[in-house]
Amino acid sequence: MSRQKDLVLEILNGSRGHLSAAQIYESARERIHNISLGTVYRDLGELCRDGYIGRFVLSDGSSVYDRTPFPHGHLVCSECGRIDDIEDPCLMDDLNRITAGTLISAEIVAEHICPDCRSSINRAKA
Amino acid sequence: MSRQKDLVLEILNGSRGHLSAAQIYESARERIHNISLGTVYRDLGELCRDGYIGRFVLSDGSSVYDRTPFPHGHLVCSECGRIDDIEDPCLMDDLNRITAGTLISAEIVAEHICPDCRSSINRAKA
DNA sequence: ATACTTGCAAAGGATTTGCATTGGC
DNA sequence: GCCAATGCAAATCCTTTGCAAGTAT
Repeated sequence: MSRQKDLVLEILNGSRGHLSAAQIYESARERIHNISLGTVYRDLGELCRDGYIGRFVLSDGSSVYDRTPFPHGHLVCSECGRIDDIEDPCLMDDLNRITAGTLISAEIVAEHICPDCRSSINRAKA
Repeated sequence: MSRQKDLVLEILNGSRGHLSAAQIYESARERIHNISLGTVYRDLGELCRDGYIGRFVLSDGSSVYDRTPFPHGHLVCSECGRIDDIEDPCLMDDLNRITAGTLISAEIVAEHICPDCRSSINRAKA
C-alpha cells in the first residue's frame, strides 16, 4: 500500500466517515502537499473494490465514502446535512427476504430530520 | 402544460417507468423531432418538483425517472439490468420508525438477481 | 531492471444554465 | 403584445483515463 493510499484510508478511518472525494483530497493535501485529486479517486476506487471502505451515492449524484465496508443504510438530515449510519438490521433483513437471498448490494439513503435538529425546532416553537 | 412537457409525462406513464433522461429524449424525438435534451431535463425536473413523477439515482450517479411519485424501493438486477419496484411496505415502515416519523424521502436501490435470471442460471447449471 | 503508482492534464458523461427565439393566450 | 417555455450551445460538476515520470523492490 502506497503512502497516498494509506493516507486516504487513514483519513477515512480517522474521521467519522462520510467524506466526499474532494474533502478527502483537501485533508490529504495537508500531509502530502502535491497529492492529486486523480490519485485520491484512484485509491478510493481500489479501497472500495478491495473491501476496505464503502461508498454511496447522494441524491445529487455525487459520492461519499465510508469507513464501514459492509452495506448499511444512511440517514441524511435535511436541516443540517449530517449523515449517520442506520444501525438497525431490519432493513437488510427485509431486503434479503425480498430478494430471496440474492442481495448483492444495497443503497439506502433516507432524508429525515436528525434528533438534534428536531430538538432545535421544538425549542424554537416553545 | 406544454406539448413537450406533456409528452415527457406521457412517455413515462406509457412505459413501465424507470427511464433515463436520454431514453426519454430518444422516445420524445420520434414525436417532436426537434425537441432538445435540455428541455427534457427541464421538464423532468419540474414534473419531479410538482410530484407528478419520481426520480432516483443509480449507483453510477446517473438518474432514472419513474412514473410513481411516492417513495418506494428499487431492485436492480445485476445480470440483466432490469429495474423493478419493491412493493413490500416493510422497508418504508422501518424507515418511518427509525426516523421517528420525520422521514422526508427515501432512496433504496438494491442490487440482486431477478427471478428470471435466477432461473436461467439454475437451468445452465443443470 | 521491472512493475506498480503517481501527478498532471485532458477527456468523459450527465446535468444545468444563459440567452435569443418562439408560441400560446 | 406579453410571459412562459423552447432550442441550442456553452458551461459546470464529478469522475475517469492516458501518459510520462517517479518509486520501491
